[in-house]
Amino acid sequence: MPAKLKDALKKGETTRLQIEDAAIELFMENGYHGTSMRQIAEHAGLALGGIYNHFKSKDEIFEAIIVDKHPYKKLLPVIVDTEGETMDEFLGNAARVVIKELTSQPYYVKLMLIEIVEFNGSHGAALIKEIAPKILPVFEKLVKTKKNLRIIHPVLLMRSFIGMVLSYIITDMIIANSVLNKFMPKNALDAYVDIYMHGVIKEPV
Amino acid sequence: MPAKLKDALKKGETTRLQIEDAAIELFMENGYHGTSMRQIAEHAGLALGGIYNHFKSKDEIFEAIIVDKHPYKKLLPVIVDTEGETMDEFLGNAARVVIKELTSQPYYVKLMLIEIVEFNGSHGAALIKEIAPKILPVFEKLVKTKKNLRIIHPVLLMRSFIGMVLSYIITDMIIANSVLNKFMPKNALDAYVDIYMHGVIKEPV
DNA sequence: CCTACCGATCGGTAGG
DNA sequence: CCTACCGATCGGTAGG
Repeated sequence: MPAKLKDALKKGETTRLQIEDAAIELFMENGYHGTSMRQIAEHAGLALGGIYNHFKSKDEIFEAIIVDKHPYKKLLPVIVDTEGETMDEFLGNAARVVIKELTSQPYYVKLMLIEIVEFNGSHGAALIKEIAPKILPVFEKLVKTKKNLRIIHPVLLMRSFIGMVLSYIITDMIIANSVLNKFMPKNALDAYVDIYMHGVIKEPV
Repeated sequence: MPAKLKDALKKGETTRLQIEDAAIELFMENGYHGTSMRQIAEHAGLALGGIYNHFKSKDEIFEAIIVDKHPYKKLLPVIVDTEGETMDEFLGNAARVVIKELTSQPYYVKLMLIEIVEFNGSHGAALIKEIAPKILPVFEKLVKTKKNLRIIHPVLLMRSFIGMVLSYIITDMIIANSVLNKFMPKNALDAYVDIYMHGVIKEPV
């Protein structure tokens, strides 16, 4: 492959990623319908027409982001590598790692909420079909190897785990700029995980 | 007051509510920016210009809905009246009642998500300031009168309760139209509440 | 990849 | 409460 063509491909990829990143930033701020193609073009540093060399439509940008930027690729290895001698330690550490990651990079949770709010979850079904088979085994393994679990239904265990993470992040979004923030204890994350752990794990007797 | 004027006021109120209901339905389907004033007018059964006799702007419709339709007025009395001899029974029943109500009438949860997605929570702070003082006492009373609570921080207890309800409803929205729905046990609600209860309440010894 | 343009639709208003 | 209209902006495209 001649160097010229190679560079052109590279540049095309770079521009495509710049468009995606600009779109993420704007979608997070104003939602999907609240963001215009002209805004995306401006933030990505090119003219409106230039976007259409990389994406057929606005909707295609959103779909590409949903697929390309899904956090499970980043999170799954981290969860598997989570340390912890006992079951309690492992699950607790995994929960804290996931929450910290998604709190510091909340774009994907917001994109998921945009999906629900503005697309009625129309992309969601296909996404779950692709991702669930990769996450579910983690919880199936948990159920099999750990003896002190109160919840032994893998799908339910997965749902409750994801739900707990979402509930922390979403209530955090709601509270962040309100008076309640002052009254929230500093160790809210630990307390939150603690509630979940006691809910899922049998008390040592 | 003459009957004529009285009827006019009544009619004005009716139209206003028709506009609000039409807007809720459309906001739920397409979000705020995805809904046009013309769509709202059509669904409410009047001309575009007619809306502006009742609301100054599109934004004012959304604000009015957020305030007028808030479910805490409906939910708070129900929670207070919830039966249950033991602490466990009371909290469990309250959770089930709230979840069932919000699942059958999910418009407010969706409006809340629209708030987060499309307004960055700009109306949220004022709303919390108004509502928190009315909900928080319920949890403060719980902490004071019940001895077997593991979580004795009222704000945290409230956050975890609301978070648990939200997490059930949002994961339900996500799963509803996917393959996962088939693998979800029928008693998911009870199991969900059970996890929370064991997380919050001390085991009887 | 940009310039210049398309028809459609947007939120909102004047006047009656 | 409706009709008719405003300027602005929308997603997208043709042509180079």
